[in-house]
Amino acid sequence: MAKYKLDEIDHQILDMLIDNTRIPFTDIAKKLVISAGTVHVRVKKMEEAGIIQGSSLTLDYKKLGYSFIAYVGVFLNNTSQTKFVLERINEIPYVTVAHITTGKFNIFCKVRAKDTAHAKDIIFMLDDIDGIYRTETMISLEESINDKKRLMHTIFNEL
Amino acid sequence: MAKYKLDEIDHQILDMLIDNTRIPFTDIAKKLVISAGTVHVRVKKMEEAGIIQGSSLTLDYKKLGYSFIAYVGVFLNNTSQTKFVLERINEIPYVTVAHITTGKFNIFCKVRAKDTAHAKDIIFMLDDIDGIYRTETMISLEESINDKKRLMHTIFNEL
DNA sequence: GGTGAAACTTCTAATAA
DNA sequence: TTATTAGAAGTTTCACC
Repeated sequence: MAKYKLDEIDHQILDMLIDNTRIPFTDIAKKLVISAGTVHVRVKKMEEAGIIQGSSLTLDYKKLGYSFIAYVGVFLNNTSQTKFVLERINEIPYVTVAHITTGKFNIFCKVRAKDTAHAKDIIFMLDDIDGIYRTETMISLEESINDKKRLMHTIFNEL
Repeated sequence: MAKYKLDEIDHQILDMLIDNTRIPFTDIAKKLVISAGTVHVRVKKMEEAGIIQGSSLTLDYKKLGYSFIAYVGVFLNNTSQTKFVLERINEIPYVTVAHITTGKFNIFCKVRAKDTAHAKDIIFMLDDIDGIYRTETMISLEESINDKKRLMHTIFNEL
């Protein structure tokens, strides 16, 4: 990957788009005192460079009937099975995140489910995967912080 | 909050917006064989109902210089300090997610940092918070799965 | 690189069905 | 609730800095 250096204007464009991806480029242009065409070109470049990977809605999972979150630590029989196990885990759409980790666990997952009964089913699915020796579940009682935008603003102000 | 029931069309609108929030409403309208005005009205309603909480860019953190991810489990001296400790944690922008959990830990955090040196600073900040007795860090070697869109598509197809 | 204007497309609100 | 419509607004391209 070619090194791509963002400048102050790029940062400010990202900073505005992060809060609202549908903000008109003309609004961004006005605030930064540049033309809408420039905003357009820069956004396209950042997309091509892979800095902007895409956009997504933030939805209220609770209102969609998915109010259960758990983190599941996975112990493997043998780390050589990591790739295979991750492929199996990837078949479960309720596992939204999985990391290979150091420390206590070999793999660490985030699970979203409708309720405890549904979560039980998902955890059993995980336990059933060949190569998984044991799992350990931490149930979220409350998601108190969830704010990647704050981090992005911090990153952009570091300049 | 008033109960808000999404129908098939709402689901399909969300399903398309999740993949690309800047897709023109006219494109959505064409695919669903409804008018763009209808799409507009429905999106606005879902925003007002709080189902759509906002939109955000998916950025490549590595390219922004933040390639380090860790999960940190927090042990409190006493659960009565939970609220106070979360307020302190919330002051650290590098902690992007925090949950109150059952199981091993009292609080569970996700940390994003530039590198191991930066992560050390952040973890020391956590350890320094009054009421935190001890922390346990799991370093991510690789984020193998990160796909909430897949879950959303699954939810919308459950209808 | 950036601009500004033109051509094109989309949005949005009001009205009508 | 949905469709139509028309003026307002946004996007994108391109010739020219």
